[in-house]
Amino acid sequence: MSKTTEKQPRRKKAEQRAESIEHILDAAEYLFSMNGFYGVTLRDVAKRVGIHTTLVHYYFQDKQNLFQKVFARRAGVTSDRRMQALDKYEAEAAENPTVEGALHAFLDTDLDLYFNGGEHWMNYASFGARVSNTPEGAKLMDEYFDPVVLKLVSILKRALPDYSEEDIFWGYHFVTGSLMNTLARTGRIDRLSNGICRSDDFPAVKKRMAKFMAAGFLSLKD
Amino acid sequence: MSKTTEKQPRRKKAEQRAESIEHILDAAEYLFSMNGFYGVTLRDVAKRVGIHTTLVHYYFQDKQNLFQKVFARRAGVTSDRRMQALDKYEAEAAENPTVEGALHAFLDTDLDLYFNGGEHWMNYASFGARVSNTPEGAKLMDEYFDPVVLKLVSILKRALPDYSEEDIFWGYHFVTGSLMNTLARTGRIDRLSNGICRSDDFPAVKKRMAKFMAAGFLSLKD
DNA sequence: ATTATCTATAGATCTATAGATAATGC
DNA sequence: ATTATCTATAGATCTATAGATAATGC
Repeated sequence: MSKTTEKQPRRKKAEQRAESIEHILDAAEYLFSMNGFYGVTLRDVAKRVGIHTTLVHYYFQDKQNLFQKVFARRAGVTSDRRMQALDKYEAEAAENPTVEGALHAFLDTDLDLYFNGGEHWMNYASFGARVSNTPEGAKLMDEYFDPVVLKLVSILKRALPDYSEEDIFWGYHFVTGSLMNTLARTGRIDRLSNGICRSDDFPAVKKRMAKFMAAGFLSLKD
Repeated sequence: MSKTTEKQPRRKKAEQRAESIEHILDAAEYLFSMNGFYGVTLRDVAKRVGIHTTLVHYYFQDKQNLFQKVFARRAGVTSDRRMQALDKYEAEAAENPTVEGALHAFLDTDLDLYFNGGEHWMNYASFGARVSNTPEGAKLMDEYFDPVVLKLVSILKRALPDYSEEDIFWGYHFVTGSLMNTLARTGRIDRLSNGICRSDDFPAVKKRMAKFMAAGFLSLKD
């Protein structure tokens, strides 16, 4: 019943739809990462895609929803990946989890995802870092990332059985600050170091971060 | 020649001017810290002060200039204070500066300034953290804070003579990320820790941060 | 006489919607 | 017949300026 020889079957509607949606999300992701929610207009987004502004409304209703969808598109992926890495580490470490091991699972997994994921994932990293730095955005972080963070915290507690919860949470606060500063890629460290370090050199960060932070945790012992 | 008995001399013009300017800066500082440059209108600022929008233009010409003035008002103070603290530490430490000593001078001085400086200084802390997280804002950081940061780096180099510059700059990158995450006070750590930690508890951060980061630096030795 | 403050308004966006047209789907 | 895309436009801002009024300064 199906023609096996369809001549240049153009784009099917479903494909077309999916493609437009992805393009809009990509453009919005990039622009929001640079200028924040209020610094981007729907015209900017449409212009970057090369479509009319009204199409953005057609697919995303309003600006707030578009922003939320940009956040949500990749949030699940990074959350799931890190959760799996933590589960795997926990299984391997059995009775003897270490702070550094847990941090490698948590941090390296994420840095790899962005660095190996290409330009879009790098844009998302900046977008997420920018979001996390705002009062409203921090609530989005709660919603999507609490489980994986609390998982990390639970392993850290086992690795540091005599530590107070307060010490562990403040340690996490330091870790996430450094991570967000990395993901933001503002270019400041490049200029400050006169080119010795580059904001987009996630492998250089990966090489140092878990070790650095693990030592920090261990130093908090009274 | 001067009347010594002026009855209720009202506000002199100079005072009035200075007061209006301060009020506008305070309002803008708070609003920008919450919503960023594009998320604040000059009407919002004027409304918060209780004056007409045009007065904001009268004193600050345009929005960009207002933003820049908000940044500049307190940037010099924090930069100078930290520079003095580093100079003092360097003199005391003489031939034997330590990473932890330098970080205490750099970090504790700043945290004290914000925490003891009252609401406005706390607002500035959030404002600055938010600025630092954006590509444009990071350039403002260069302009105002490069000298004090490079001073810190120079002491760290002396404390870690066999370290590469790359290691030291990445270490600084981690430190400043954690500091900015603290200054931002997004409330995330409060919710995550279920109230055990509070975003505005700078003393709790001060108690841990220099020690934590110093241990991190020391761990980077090959 | 000078400076601070307000009124009125121009001109440029911005978000969002209603409704028309063009392309695919059955 | 349904879905994707564009045209036209309403209504609400926003920044910025010109010019009037009110208050201090000499």
